[in-house]
Amino acid sequence: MKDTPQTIASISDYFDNDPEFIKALVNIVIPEDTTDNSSVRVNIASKGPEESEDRNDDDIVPPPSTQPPHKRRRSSSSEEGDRVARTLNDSVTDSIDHAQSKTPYLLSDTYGSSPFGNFSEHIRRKRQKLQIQNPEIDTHTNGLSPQLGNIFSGLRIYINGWTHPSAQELRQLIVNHGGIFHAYLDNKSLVTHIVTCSLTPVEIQEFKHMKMATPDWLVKSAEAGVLLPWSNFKYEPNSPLLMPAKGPAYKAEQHISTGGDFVEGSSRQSNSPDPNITTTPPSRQQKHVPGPSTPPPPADLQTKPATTTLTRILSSGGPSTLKDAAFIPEYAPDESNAAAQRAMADPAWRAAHTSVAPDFIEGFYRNSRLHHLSMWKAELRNLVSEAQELAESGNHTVNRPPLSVDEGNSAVMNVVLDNMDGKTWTESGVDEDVSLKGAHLVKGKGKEKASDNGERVIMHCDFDSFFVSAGLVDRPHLRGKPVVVCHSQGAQGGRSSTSEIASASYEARSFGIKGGMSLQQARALCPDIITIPYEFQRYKQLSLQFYTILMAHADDLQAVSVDEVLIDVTSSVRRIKAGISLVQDKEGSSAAPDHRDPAEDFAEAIRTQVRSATGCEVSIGIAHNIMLARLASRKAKPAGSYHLLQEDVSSFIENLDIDDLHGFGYAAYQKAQGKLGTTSLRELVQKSRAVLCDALGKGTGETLYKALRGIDDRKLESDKPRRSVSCDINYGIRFENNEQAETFIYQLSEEVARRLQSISMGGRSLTLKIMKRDPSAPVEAPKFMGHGLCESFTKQIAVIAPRSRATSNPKIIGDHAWKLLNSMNFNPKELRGIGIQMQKLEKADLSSGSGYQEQSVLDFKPVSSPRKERPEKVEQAEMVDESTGTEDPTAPPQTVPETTYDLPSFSRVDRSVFEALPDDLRAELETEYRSRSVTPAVAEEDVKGKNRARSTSVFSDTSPRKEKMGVKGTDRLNVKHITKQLAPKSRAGLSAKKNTLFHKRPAMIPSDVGNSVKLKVSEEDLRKMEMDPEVFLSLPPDVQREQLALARHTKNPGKGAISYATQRKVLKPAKR
DNA sequence: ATCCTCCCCTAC
DNA sequence: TAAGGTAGGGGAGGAT
Ligand SMILES: Nc1ccn([C@H]2C[C@H](O)[C@@H](COP(=O)(O)OP(=O)(O)OP(=O)(O)O)O2)c(=O)n1
Ligand SMILES: [Mg+2]
Repeated sequence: MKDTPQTIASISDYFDNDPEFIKALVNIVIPEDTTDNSSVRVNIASKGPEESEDRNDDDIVPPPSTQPPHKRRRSSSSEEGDRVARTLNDSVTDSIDHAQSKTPYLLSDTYGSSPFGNFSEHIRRKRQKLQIQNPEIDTHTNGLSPQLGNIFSGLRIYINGWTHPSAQELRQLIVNHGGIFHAYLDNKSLVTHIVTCSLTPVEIQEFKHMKMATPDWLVKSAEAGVLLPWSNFKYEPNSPLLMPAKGPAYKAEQHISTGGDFVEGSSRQSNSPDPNITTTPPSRQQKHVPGPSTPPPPADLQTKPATTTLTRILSSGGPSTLKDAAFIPEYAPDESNAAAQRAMADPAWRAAHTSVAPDFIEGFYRNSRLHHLSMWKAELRNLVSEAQELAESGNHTVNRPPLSVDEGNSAVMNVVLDNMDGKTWTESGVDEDVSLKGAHLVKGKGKEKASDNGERVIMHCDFDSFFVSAGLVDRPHLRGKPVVVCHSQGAQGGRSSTSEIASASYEARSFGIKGGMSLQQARALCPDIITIPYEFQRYKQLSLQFYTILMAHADDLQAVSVDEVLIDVTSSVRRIKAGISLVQDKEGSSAAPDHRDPAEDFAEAIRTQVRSATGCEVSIGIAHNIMLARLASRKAKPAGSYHLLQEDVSSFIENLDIDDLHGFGYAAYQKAQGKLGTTSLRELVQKSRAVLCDALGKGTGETLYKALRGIDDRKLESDKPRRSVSCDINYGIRFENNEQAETFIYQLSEEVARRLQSISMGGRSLTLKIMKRDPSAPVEAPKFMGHGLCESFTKQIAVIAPRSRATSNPKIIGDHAWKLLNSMNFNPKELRGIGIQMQKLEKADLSSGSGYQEQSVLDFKPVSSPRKERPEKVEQAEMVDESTGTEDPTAPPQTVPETTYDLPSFSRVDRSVFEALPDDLRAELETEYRSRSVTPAVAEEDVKGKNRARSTSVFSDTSPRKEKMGVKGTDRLNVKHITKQLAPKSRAGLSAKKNTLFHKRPAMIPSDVGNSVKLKVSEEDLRKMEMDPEVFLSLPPDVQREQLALARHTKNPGKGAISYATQRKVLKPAKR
């Protein structure tokens, strides 16, 4: 481990190598203090809406130019194609058939420019609707008058943007009447007409020499049974250009959906269903602001530059600007990757590098950035949730008391946490006082606290070009240069590399390079671009340090991603403010001129702290709600902080487009353009709530309506229960026969099972997601080993497990998944993506005894399965179970009696801390441990089963854990309980107090991040905490001063130091 | 009305 | 040569 890139996925590796790493201590600190502070917020799971994530890049506003250019969104470029999706669903029932539904939509994938997101157009219609409608169409049109059929013969039509009859519907119409539907406008010369409801000025320019008509032309012609002159339905740009550019830069892709038929029952598919397809226009780009342009060819300049979309590019000839260059597709969507064709021609290569390879899944996940991102997010959520509960429990419970105050000591107990990845860190909960109040309330979702009185202060903290920044920590000589992170290094791939860029430095962005772009595109923009490899381990490590710092300062915290966090610092800011005024009063220095913004000062202090701990820049957006904080962080980037004040909200929002709002992407942009005629927030504000809801849907319309006015009532969400677990691989899937597909399905099922087991859950419903090469797409996609343009299908089935219980049994999952795939009758050579999702999760049950696993079995006839033997199939009804792998009792199911709580294994508990606990509490725990050991668990540590949890956690976490531990559930540690029980006391015991400031949030301190270190972790962790002073010393003098000043302001030590609990630590390690 | 199912969409 | 994963909000329409 150690550094090498480790896979999150391979836990097994981890264990094999360093089991020890896994552990970490958690320190729960409880400060005492009293005070007021407020509340604590508890959140419970709520369900509220929300969540969210954030968007990425770009910043919106432009700061001045001094900096590097801003980013802009990616433009699209183009490159490839997409997929059509069709879903089939099975309903519950058991076996066999089900209905499937399909949906057709097609998406294009582009991988190139696409940014991170997806692209696709959206036209969504519900599948049912489609089913109904399409059939009607077919029937009427085709059916009734089959002959009609060819009225569109000879026409090659491209559907641009959002249209009223959806693109899928139009596609169906076109196809049914003999026309050719073009998903892409990659070759303008091939398209005879463009059908659209709205065009941006740029598009109007681009298409001005083409025949542009409205959807009515097709609809009316179909109804009439004859091709009406398109000129009677000529598209007239009605509203003037409201919109500037078109869109954001989503990739160029579009989706199309087809609708149509769906198959029912088992699918029919084999014949090709008809797809309908719709496409979306590619292009969008973002606008962005102006930013100053930057040096090189600035990528963008104007606010809304023209959009170049793929279409534009293509249509126009060459790119005239660099920017345009960025949009240039590397290859047409329908082009095939020559290198891939060559590689695939070699049987040996295929056997070693595609989905057929035995270790393909592991290798893929080990190197997939998106997989890591997803896993990290899940782990961070768990971590935050645990820390929060811990803190809260501490608070609540007790109520008060006393104690102390004064100094803060802390430390109390340490619980070991383990981490999956081997890193460890500690968490220290701090708490504070009074919190309680919050406590009682508890209930709810928590955190309502601050809201009561007054406005909240929300900060959105995000690392600047995270992967690049992390990589530059050890490559200082590359700072200031155009650098990107991608798999292809050096001269690999030459100028034709399709390797995707995960993150680009701001210098690289000045060339128009953006995340999601292929390396070859980037090289076209900047031949001297420097590439650096992924360092997943480091990202995780830096993230933990980042989270640890933020946890120490926040009243509440929501994990957004590995490099992004939302924190509520209302009480901290309030304290700072109060502290400052207090000091001033005393000193009479009221004169203090500076009306500094406490929130911004606080943000800068946090930035400084993160910088010193990680060596990377974090930007912070501050506002009174989540949405605005996100917008503010965009303006803050790079390396800055920005407080968006209420009075500036209106003018700030006015200059943005709809897709600048978090949660509003390509589809929303297209709908706004098509239905509302504009994407400008300045114009959308004028729209009534009803109009917005009509165009975007009730909830979304409402959200937008409020967002336009700067309103966002969402609370930070720090713990929501998981509702599904899935594994998807849509890369490198290339089978030659059913046996290979079956083998893969079972391997993927094992992965899903591991993930379920790692969280002690089982699922009662399974959905198989399949991507199949679109008939019009080349066998080898434009992107090397990519899925290319595909049709996608989903089919769901109720899982039949032994006791009709939720299952995490790999065999049962595999049997069901294989059964579903089999029912689709696809040619295995056409498969390009496979995904298995488990829903209706339930805590795994232990069912009785031990071991057992449920075995499953369905009867369908599987093809022979290569893999292990599969159980025979029994009937469906209930299956019997038996142990699965005989050989490896692998994962025993986790089982944890539900009645018990989860506690860390006793061996992981820091003894000294334990001893320090109040007698009563200690006795209680001892009793609990004693009873548990007797019963179920085996000794905690003994077992070793190594289960594997492949992709499980990276961060520590609780869950899975343990592999080492015996499998038993015992070891899972659930910090919560511990906390709850221990915390209260601990506080009393130890405590310190510090201030309280923030209560809750325990801070997690990564202890040696590095890695290795194993056991000692605990000691080291402790040591580390004490070493904080060193950190302080390492800070630049001015920073030291700043921190001291803040600490001083806040108050004196005795009481609380106020806010910077963490800082305090930093500053005064010994605090005392 | 309310909940459930089956998607799409978004984000990192 | 590259590693295009995933979970959850929300909408539409059917079931209850
Ligand atoms: N589609 C995506 C989106 C993100 N990431 C990774 C790389 C990024 O470095 C990291 C964080 O995503 P951000 O959107 O925050 O992007 P950056 O941190 O790189 O840039 P910024 O400065 O705009 O935050 O996640 C990725 O690999 N693929
Ligand atoms: Mg970032």
